[in-house]
Amino acid sequence: MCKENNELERCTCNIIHKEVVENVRTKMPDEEVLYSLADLFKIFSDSTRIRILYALFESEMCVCDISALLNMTVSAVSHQLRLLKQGRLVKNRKDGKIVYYSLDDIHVKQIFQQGLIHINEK
Amino acid sequence: MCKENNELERCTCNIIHKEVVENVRTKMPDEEVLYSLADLFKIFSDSTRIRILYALFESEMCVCDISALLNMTVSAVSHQLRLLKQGRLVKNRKDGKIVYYSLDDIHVKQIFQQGLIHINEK
DNA sequence: AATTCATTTGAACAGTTGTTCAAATAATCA
DNA sequence: TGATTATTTGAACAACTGTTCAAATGAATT
Repeated sequence: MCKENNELERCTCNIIHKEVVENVRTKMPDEEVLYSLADLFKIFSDSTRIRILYALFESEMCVCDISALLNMTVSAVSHQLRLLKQGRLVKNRKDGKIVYYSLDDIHVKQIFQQGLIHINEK
Repeated sequence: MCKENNELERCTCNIIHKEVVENVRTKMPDEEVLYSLADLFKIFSDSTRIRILYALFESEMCVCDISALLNMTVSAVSHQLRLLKQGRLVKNRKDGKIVYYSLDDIHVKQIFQQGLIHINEK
C-alpha cells in the first residue's frame, strides 16, 4: 500500500507525500546532533548571556565588573556565567579573590555575525 | 572618586576595574540588537524546530508530511511552524487544502554549520 | 448544502528558565 | 584568628515554553 506519491491514498497515517518523507528521513542528522545544536542555541537565547559574551569579546572581566556593566546582581551574573562555562563558551582564571572570565571559543563571534545578517535582512 | 583602575576604592558600587568597564560599555551593541539576537537564537533553541529546519533544507514539505517525519501531532508541528514563520525562517504556499512550507533564509544553514563546529571541537 | 480533510487556533497543563534572596565558600588582610 | 570581600550556591518564585486536546477554518469533493 502507498506506493505512489502525489496520490492521496487511505493510509492509516496521513502521509501525503511518502517518497519525500522517506527521502528526507535518510538525510536527517542524528538525534544527538540535533539535541546538541538546540542546547548550544539555548545558551544564546537569553539577552543577558549574549551581553556577557559581547562584553568578553572586548576584554576579560571579573564577575563584579560584569555585574556593574550590565547593572545586575553579581549572583544573577554568576549563575549565567556558570551556564556559559558549562557550554564551554567562557573560561575563567582565579587571581586571589577575583575570578576573571574570558571567551573560550572564537566561533561565537561568527555565529553572532551570521545571526545579525539574518536580522538586518529585509 | 574612583579615578584609578586596579585600585580597590570604596565606591558605592563594587566596580573593581572601572576603566575596563567604561571602555567595554562604549563598545556594546544597542539593546535592540541584543534582544533581536536573543530572539533569533530562541527560535533555534528547540530540537523540534531544528528538526523542521533540517527537513526543509532538503525539500519543501506540507504540515502533514513533517508531522509524519517527526512523529508528532500536526497541531504541535503547526504551532512550531508559526513561530518559525514569525521569525522569517520559513515561508509557505497554499495549494488547495495543502500548505507547503519551505526555507526562507539561506543563512540558517551557515549558522547551524558554525554551531556544529563548536560542538565537535574538543 | 453537506461532508471530508489539511491545517490553524486557543486554552490548559506540566516542565523549564532567569532572577532574587540568604547563606556558604574561599581568599586576603588586619 | 576574626573581619572583609569576591564569588558561588541552593531554594523559591514568577514568567515563559512546548505539547495536547478540542474546536474552528478553509478549501475541495460529493
